[in-house]
Amino acid sequence: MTVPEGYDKYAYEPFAVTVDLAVFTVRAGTLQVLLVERGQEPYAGRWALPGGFVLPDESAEEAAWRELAEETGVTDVSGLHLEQLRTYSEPGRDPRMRVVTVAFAALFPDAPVPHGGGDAAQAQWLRFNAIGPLAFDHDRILADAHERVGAKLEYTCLATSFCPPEFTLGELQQVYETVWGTPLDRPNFRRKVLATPGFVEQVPGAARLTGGRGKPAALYRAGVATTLHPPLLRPTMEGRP
Amino acid sequence: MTVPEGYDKYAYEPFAVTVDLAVFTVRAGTLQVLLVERGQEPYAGRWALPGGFVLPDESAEEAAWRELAEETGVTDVSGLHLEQLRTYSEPGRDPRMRVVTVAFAALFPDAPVPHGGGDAAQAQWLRFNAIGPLAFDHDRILADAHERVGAKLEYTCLATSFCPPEFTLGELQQVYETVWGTPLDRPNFRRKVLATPGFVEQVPGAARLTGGRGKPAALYRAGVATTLHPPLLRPTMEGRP
DNA sequence: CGACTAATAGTCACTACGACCATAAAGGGG
DNA sequence: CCCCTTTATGGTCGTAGTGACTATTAGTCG
Repeated sequence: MTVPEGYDKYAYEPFAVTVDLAVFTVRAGTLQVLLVERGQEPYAGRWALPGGFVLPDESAEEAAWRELAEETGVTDVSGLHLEQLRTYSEPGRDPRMRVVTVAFAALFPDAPVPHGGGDAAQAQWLRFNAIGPLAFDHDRILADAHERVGAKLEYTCLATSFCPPEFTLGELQQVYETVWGTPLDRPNFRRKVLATPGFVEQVPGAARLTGGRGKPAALYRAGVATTLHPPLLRPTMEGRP
Repeated sequence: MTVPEGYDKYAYEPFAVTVDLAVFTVRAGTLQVLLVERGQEPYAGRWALPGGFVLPDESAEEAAWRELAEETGVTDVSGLHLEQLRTYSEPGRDPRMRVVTVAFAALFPDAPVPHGGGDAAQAQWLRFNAIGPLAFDHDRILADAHERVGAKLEYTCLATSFCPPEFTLGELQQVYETVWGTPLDRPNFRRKVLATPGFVEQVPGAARLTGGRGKPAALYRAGVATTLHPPLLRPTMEGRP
C-alpha cells in the first residue's frame, strides 16, 4: 500500500506548505537576523522568521526568493546567497492546522536597507544573541540555520556573501569571527585566505580604504572559487555537533 | 500580504506531501540502491525510489522510517542511518498533481534481506552504476543523495553504518572506495582510521575473520565518535561541485 | 613447498597550520 | 613634533597530518 494504484484513490490529507527564511547579516561586528513581529494569535507579539505560503504555481525555492525580496524591501535579490536548509513537518508545529515548512538560510551583505522597505509590518534586524523565544519552532530552525552557515564557512567561500563587493581581509575575518563567535589569529587567517587560489583577488588599482585609524588595508573582491581545499576549520572544539 | 491575517482567509492551495527514500548499501564491492518498479502511468515500467504519502498524524521523518521498514521488509530498522536530504517542490515534477516530496537518504549494512520481504511488488537492490533513467525527478534526487553520502563519509563516522556489527578495516575501506569510486592506499587508510579516537575499536578477543585467502584481519566495531577531526578527504579532485 | 594474497608495520618528505614575533603605515594626544 | 595606539602586513619555527612507498607477516591455493 506504499504506492497506491492512483493518487486520487488514496486517502491522503493535503497539507499547507510554507517557506521560512533565516536571513543573516553581519553588521558592526554582530550577527543579525531578519525577524517579523507577529500581530495575531498564536504567538501574538512574538518574533518569527519571515515566510509565507508556497503559491500553486511556484516551487519552494521561488517562494523563498519572492519572500526574501518582499521582506527585505530589496528589489534585486539576485546575487544573494539562498539555500534550502531542511523541512519541518511535525504535526503539532502550528496549532491551527497542518503546515509543512521548507526552511531556507540566506546571507545578506551589510550595506543595504537598514530596515524594512515600504510595506506596513516590515521585518527588522535583531541581534542573534539577543533573541528571545521565537514563535512556533522557529528557535530550532534558526539554530539549525546558524549551525549550517557556520559549517559552510569552513569548506566554502560563502563568507564573501556577507561582504560588500569590495572588502578588506579584516572585514572578511570579522565575518568568520562573528558567525563562529571565536577570535582568529590575523596573520594566520590572512595566510590561509591568500593561499587558497580563487578565494579572493586583490583590487588592482592599489585601492585602499580606511574606516578610521590604523594602516590602510588592501581591498579584495570575491574570487571564482566556491570551495576551500583544504577547509578553514574553526578553532578546535573536539567533537562538533 | 506575506503573512495573512488568518490562514483560513488566505487562498493557499493544499499540496500532497510525500517522502522518497534513497537507500544505499555496499554489497560485493558495488554500491546498490533500493528501487521499486512502477506498475502504472506515468512512468509505467520505470524504476523509482521507494516512498509514499505522509499520513495526517505523522511527520516526514516518521513516514520515512515507516516506508523504510515496509519497503525493505526489515522489521527492526532502528539503528539504521536515515537522514533528511532536501525537499523537491517543482510544480511539474508529478504530471498528475502538485506533489511536494521530502527526500531522505538511508544506509543499509550488507548482511540482511537479499531481496524484498513479504509484500507483492517489493523493492529490489540495483547497482548504482547500472541505473537507467528513473521515474519523475528521481535521478536528480538519487544523485543528490549520492553526493551527500559521499561528502558525509569525509567528516563523519558514517561509513560504519554500511558495515555489519563487526568488520575488518578492509571492509571499511571498501565502503569508502565503493561510494567514492576511488581506490585508496591501504596503509594510509589504516593509519588514519586508527589515529582517529573513537572511530573504531578493536574486538578484544583476538577475534579474526577470514573471507578466503590472505592474512586474517582483526575485527573492529564502530566506536563512540560521530565526527572525524580532521576529515578523511577523498583524493584530490581540485574543485568539488 | 613455493606462489599468491591480503593485513600490518614503518619510512620519508612535504604541506598546512597554530603560536608566535617584527615591521609598516596611519591617526591622536601631549 | 614625537610618541603611543591601532591596524595591516610580513615573517619564523615547530609540529601534526598525509601521500607515496617499501618491507614484513600470516594465511590459502595449487
